[in-house]
Amino acid sequence: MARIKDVAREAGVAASTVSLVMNKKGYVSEATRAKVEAAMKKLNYVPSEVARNLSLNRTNTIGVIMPSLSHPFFGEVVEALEAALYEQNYKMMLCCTQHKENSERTFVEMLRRRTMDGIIMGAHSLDVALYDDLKQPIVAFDRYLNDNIPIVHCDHHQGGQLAAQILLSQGCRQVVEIVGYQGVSTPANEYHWVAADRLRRHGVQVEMLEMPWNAFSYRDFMASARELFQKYPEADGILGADLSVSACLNVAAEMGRRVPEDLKLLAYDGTAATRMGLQPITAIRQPIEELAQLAVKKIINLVNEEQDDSPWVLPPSLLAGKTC
Amino acid sequence: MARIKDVAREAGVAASTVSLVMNKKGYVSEATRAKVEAAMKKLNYVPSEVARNLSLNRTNTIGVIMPSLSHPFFGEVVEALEAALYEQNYKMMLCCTQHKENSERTFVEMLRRRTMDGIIMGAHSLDVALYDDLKQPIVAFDRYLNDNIPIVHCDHHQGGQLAAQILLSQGCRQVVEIVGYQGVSTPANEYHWVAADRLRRHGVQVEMLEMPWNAFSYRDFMASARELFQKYPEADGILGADLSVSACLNVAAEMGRRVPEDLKLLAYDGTAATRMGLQPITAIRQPIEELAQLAVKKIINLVNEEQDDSPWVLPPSLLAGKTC
DNA sequence: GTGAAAGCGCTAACAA
DNA sequence: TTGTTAGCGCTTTCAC
Repeated sequence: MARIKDVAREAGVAASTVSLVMNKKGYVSEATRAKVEAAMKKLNYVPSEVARNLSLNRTNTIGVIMPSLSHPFFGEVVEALEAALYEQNYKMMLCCTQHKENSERTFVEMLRRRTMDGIIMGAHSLDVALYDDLKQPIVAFDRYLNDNIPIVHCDHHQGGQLAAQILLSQGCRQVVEIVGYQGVSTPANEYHWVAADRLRRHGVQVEMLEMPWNAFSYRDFMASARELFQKYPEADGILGADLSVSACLNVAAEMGRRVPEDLKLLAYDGTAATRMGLQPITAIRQPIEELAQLAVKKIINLVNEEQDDSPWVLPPSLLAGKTC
Repeated sequence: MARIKDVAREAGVAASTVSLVMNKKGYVSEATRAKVEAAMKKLNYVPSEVARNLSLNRTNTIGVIMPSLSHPFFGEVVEALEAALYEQNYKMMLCCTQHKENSERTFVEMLRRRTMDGIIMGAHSLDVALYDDLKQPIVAFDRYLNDNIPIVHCDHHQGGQLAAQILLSQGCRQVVEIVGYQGVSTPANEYHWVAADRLRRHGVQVEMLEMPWNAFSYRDFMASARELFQKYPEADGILGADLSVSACLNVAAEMGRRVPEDLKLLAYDGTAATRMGLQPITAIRQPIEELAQLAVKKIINLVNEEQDDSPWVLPPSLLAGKTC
């Protein structure tokens, strides 16, 4: 495999000149440029990225930590992150923590080893202390890690307001909110509190149904949905994450409940999962692509130590459907 | 940031000794080991992976190319690949080609630049010539690239036999198979030909319904399902990829067709998408996790130039459901 | 415009 | 056991 030296020798110039040509830097005469390019072609030269990285102290790689990929929300997020990174000439290194003991720690360790220029952290950390004395750039994706790590996120307060407003305008009187396991707190939970508060102010009865710990399979969502209908048969409105609500839609059909006539279903997130059925689910949509682009922009600015006073928050929107 | 030299000076030894300690290689006396470890701790030393990579000419990184992540099949595959790589102390660099012009070329270029030790290629290549004179290790994931690139895949021949057998045993007389766009060929298509052949031998009428080019949204699947019921109202059996069949199940409900009484639905792949409804879809399941583990084992063996005569093919299995 | 030389931070052969 | 030395392959400063 040809190295820069070989190219230099072949072209009859110094290695540094080859470097200049490759990187289109400084001034190089047309004649030498041509010679160098010919030599590169002849030797089928491909520069070593690793050597370059060592020299520049930069890898152009960003690490992404997410719980899983099989959950549609994270799948869509990671896909969007990869696209945004590619756009900026960055590579993505991926770590999924959900089923892997210690993987988060290992991954952060790689960051310290300068394998990556920075990370975008979107998993619920099992060990927040990991991030405490970390010098490298981090951007959190809808997660609170500590006071020094900035968060890119959707405006969940507004999301909650919007949700309440919709359910109110649909005339709901008893709403059940399906919330994740409350042992871990995530910023996204806020929409639940905001919506509940606003609904209650308007005289709506609000109940919270908590999912068990580590329940992420559709089977679990179905179980919770059944529990919901059993515990709150009078409910006329349901608010929860996409898959929770999708399960409710299925169970409602099973029980002969008419949606949206007698029961309003409102999903939060608005991934493709809300589109996968005869009856698209009305949803508060997190702007996944835009959030991903923002996170990428932020992490790259952090890596480059560039000033960036633009906001870290993006508004949700309403995704039309037939369940509200 | 402390370097190996600093640690060496602090511990009063040579850099090479520090290296030996870090990598647990060769013989180092307990006393010096302790001194070195103390120095590392004191200086908060973290070795540079990049320098190590340059020295070893190895990155312990494998690139993965897939069309997308939002499609459940690929999401599950990539998640499993990442887990298997992690298990072997490898990192995963990801590239999604679906919506990105030229990204495949760029990614392969990174392989040539030795950013990664090898790649697992699971996207349908837009430019097979890219792989022709590539020296680096590649394993294809259910894709044919060229005669030199080995393929990890599910036994689709057996999958087709199994599918036919099930539909026959259910007494189907007119089966429609929903096939992907035929302008690009993928190994997975084989199950369609095999199943069709076997069904026809048994006197079953078989029709092929082709999806349009680049149709991957659920909306597209619904459209094809509607087309199917309109074109072949007499069909009593349907075979196709998970999402195609899921759409058929929805449309069947809409049209009042009884499944499985009057219409048998059989999905191929068996991702979580077949579980997301009241009526789980009977499926021929590709062993995604095992395939991922196999692909990882194969690529690592290739990287290490280790002999490996184990098979590249894994059998499908039957995933029980309520549509057949 | 171009080349010589030092440096990025680590590993490994060989000598001591 | 441990240290010396020479790489790994590129970038960059600074003479010329």
